[in-house]
Amino acid sequence: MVIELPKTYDPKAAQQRWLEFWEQRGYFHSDPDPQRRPFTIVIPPPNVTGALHMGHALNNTLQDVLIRWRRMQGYNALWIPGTDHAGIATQSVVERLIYQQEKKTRHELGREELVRRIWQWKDKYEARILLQLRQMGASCDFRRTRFTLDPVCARAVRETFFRMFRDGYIYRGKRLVNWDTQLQTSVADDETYTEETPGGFWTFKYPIEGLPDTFIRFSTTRPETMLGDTAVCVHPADTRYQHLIGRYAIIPLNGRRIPVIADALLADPTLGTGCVKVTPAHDPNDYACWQRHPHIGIINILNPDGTINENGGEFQGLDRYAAREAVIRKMQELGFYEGREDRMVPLKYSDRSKTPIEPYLSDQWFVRMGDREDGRPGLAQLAIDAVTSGRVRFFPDRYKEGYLAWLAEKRDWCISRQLWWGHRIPVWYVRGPEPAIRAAMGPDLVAQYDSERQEWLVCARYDLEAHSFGPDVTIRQEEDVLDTWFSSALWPHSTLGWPGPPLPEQQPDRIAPDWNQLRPYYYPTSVLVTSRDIITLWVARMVLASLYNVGEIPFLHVYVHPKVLDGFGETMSKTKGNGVDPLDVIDIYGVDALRYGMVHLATETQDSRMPVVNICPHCGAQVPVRPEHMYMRTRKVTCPECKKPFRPGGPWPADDPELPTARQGSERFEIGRNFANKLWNATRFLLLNLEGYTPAPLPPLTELPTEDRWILSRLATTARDVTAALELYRFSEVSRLLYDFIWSEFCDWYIELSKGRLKDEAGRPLVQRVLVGVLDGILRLVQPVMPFVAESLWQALGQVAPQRGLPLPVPAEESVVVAQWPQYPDSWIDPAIEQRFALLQELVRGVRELRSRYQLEERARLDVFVKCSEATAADVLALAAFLAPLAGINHLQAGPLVRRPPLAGTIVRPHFEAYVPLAGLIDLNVEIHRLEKQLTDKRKAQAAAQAKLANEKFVQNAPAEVVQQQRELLLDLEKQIAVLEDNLRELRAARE
RNA sequence: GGGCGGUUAACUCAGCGGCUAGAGUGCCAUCUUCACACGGUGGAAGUCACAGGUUCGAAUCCUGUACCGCCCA
Repeated sequence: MVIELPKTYDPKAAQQRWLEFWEQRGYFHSDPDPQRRPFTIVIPPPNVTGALHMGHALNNTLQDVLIRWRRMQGYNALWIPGTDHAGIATQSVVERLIYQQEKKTRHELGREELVRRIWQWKDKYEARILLQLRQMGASCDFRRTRFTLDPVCARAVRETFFRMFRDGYIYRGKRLVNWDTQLQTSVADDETYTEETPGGFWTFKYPIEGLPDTFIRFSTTRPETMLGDTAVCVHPADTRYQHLIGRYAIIPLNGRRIPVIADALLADPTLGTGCVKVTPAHDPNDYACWQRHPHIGIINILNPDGTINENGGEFQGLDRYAAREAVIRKMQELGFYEGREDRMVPLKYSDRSKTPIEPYLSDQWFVRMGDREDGRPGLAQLAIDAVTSGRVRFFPDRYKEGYLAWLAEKRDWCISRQLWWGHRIPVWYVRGPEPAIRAAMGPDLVAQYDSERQEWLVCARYDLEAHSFGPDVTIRQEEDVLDTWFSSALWPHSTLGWPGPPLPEQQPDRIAPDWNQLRPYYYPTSVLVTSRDIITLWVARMVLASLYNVGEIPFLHVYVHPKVLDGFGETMSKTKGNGVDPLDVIDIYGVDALRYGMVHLATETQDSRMPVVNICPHCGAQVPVRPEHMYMRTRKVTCPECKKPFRPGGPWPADDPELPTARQGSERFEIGRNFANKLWNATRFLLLNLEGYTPAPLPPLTELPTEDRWILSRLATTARDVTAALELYRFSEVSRLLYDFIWSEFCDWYIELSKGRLKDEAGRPLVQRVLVGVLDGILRLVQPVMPFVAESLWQALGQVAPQRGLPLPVPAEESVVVAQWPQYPDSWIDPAIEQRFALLQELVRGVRELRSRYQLEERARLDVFVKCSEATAADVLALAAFLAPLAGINHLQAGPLVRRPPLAGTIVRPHFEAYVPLAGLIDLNVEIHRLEKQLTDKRKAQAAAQAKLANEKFVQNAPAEVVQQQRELLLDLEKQIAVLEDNLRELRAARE
């Protein structure tokens, strides 16, 4: 049977066809099976904020490569997908949308309604993300999909909080937080950014109590904070202020007396006046100073909305910026104003609302990270030990340094967020008679008395109701929700149903995870694949949460992959308009190309650049993105090809009917597209030549022709190296190994050589078997990276050659997804054969070069004389019939006695010299020039080798084989030089 | 300020103590011959950022400098 494939691979058709095929057969589903070893990955859950971007494409492709590879190796591979509720990010996106559409704030909407709206948003984007994962070919077990806010995860969060509260790991305390006055929430450091902003630098003075006409001068960028000053601070060694330390200054605005203190960490005598005001409640450095000098006190002057509170006296109710002006005016009126200069101030902004952050003192909940004295483990130390002991390993190894350094600080983790979207903190503030509360306490309810506020803090495994404690008791639940990372920290075990038992699933196709059943089999998971910016925020917390909850590490390996940057080394973002959309890439280049591109750029370094092009919507030309196109700065670009205008890609708010918007791509995906097509066409060639294919065992190696032994050696080497690279997470190397073997060896040489053999009746069956067998191995090796093209070709090949394989043919598996990962006998790897074959390649390339150099007609057949050893001659002559078409050879002679014909083109290589008579065709000057250049190169190499060998220390110290290698090189070079000189003499003589 | 990474061909990157330093793209030339123009063949193209050091031998290891990027203060 002969089947003919189309001339070009169509990834879209493949995607449609095989996704369904795979899912129908349930290849991606995993249940515990004691017969097989597990291989487990939990996905870093993408935020439901928006669509997947290039970073996700990279992250998920790499996970899928590992999963598909291990599945083929016979592991029971489980990849758990899911999404993250991403507290503040999602809430602010939805809030902004509601405000745009309905001009309503969340306060107008109310908590319940806002949360309901966000759930709607989540449903939409979660579905979209899962669809995108499917389209990328991610072989997740979608029946085990989780969401960080679903009932299973919520129960895990509740249980963890309860236990930590009960065990004294969670406490409530005050802290200076980054306050977003618009969203009225604290935001984490990584949710802020700093920007140089035009501002002022004002200088004022405070009078000193008891010393008339003595003042202390200081400068500030935030004059309104004078209302909250509780001290003035100088350096202890600053001679200017020695006499003032211990005295009091008076704040003229409100008459408060504040001490002058000495603090070497806060005051810098070389800067400005050397004196600074101290506002502990509104500046992190001042806050730290207050902790060192608690007697100075701390005064909060802000309301949550950024207006001045009752501590601001007459300024109460003013917005912080209005208050700034008012304070300056009053100081001016009172005569304590000294001047102002314009200055660029580094100002912290909230990434969510884009408004300036205020440092703000508020009640927050914390997880205690430090060591304890009651015998219970310190959480940070648990996570440190897991890595230093080698139980959790990082790839590349260097990333553990940052992890350990961060944990070593053992800083308590602030887990409360003033949001409505998230896991509400399960603590109730309870007031009432103590016996009623004590009576309710038990294994599911613990209470602590807060004597300062005279109320009970009650944490329970179940929701409390107003009547839970009987009459006379009032209860109120904490308003705050938990940091998103708190639920993410549990992800590896919450997705598996911890702490059990199974909860009913709402969606019919979903499976309720049963912790008791899954834990012994899948936990700890095999590897976590992530990027370096969340090693501390997420990875470290998963480790400690798992050790605390489960008593075991969550994963054995952490593989950290690079980040994808644009062509200018900047991070991609929709706002900038320098991002490439994975769906566009799939559409333009195909899904295999996207995946290949991702694997290809996953090197060992930290970043990888991807130059972005706009694809002209009219003619498809690629127009590079330039910095001036970014941030919507350029509305219109004229295509250099078709001269029609278009709008460059980016964050355009709406379509423009006049001006179509370009999609964006990158040339870095062309390599994968071309590669998939090459593989497609190689298979296409095979299928056209399999008439009469019969499966049979391979004859013994020694009976095989050189080229067969060569390709088997290369195949075995490639399979071995690809496996080794995957084991070490060297993805880029995997892509390179596959590319080189398939394109440069199988296609360029083996297939070309096979063409002659296929026409030869006697040789045909064997070469068919080898071709099919090698292709079979190639498709297996390629499947993890490019599953769609691999499956397309696997199925096509299956129609013609259902029995195949090396060295013994066996029935092919029904899908390459579940085919066995290839492994070949080590005895196939044969450096001697590879060397012999390299020599033949050299010969062909040499003849081709001459042909090209003299611009000989393609069809012209050349006679070739090869002077070489007997053994080499045997190889050359054995393959002569098949080599001939590759180099366009007519007549070929080889052997030690071959003599150089006159006026020949010369090919000088190690182990042989070859001549092509070119009488009449040869341009003497060209050939002389060519040989002279070669001669120069050879002499240079000769001199280097001579110098090395003349160096006694080299001969003494270098390994024997290196010395020997140099000796052989030198001998060979001398021989080559002699030949070249000889030829040159002849050519020069002929010229004259 | 501390830490991590980068600097190799025009571009994107390999090479991690011993080849006459490689690949893909791009460029030049050539070929629409029966797998593939998303292709074949050949070619040009490099002071391996800079300065020291270790070593018989350095793109590779060490120290320092410069520039770029990220993380933490």
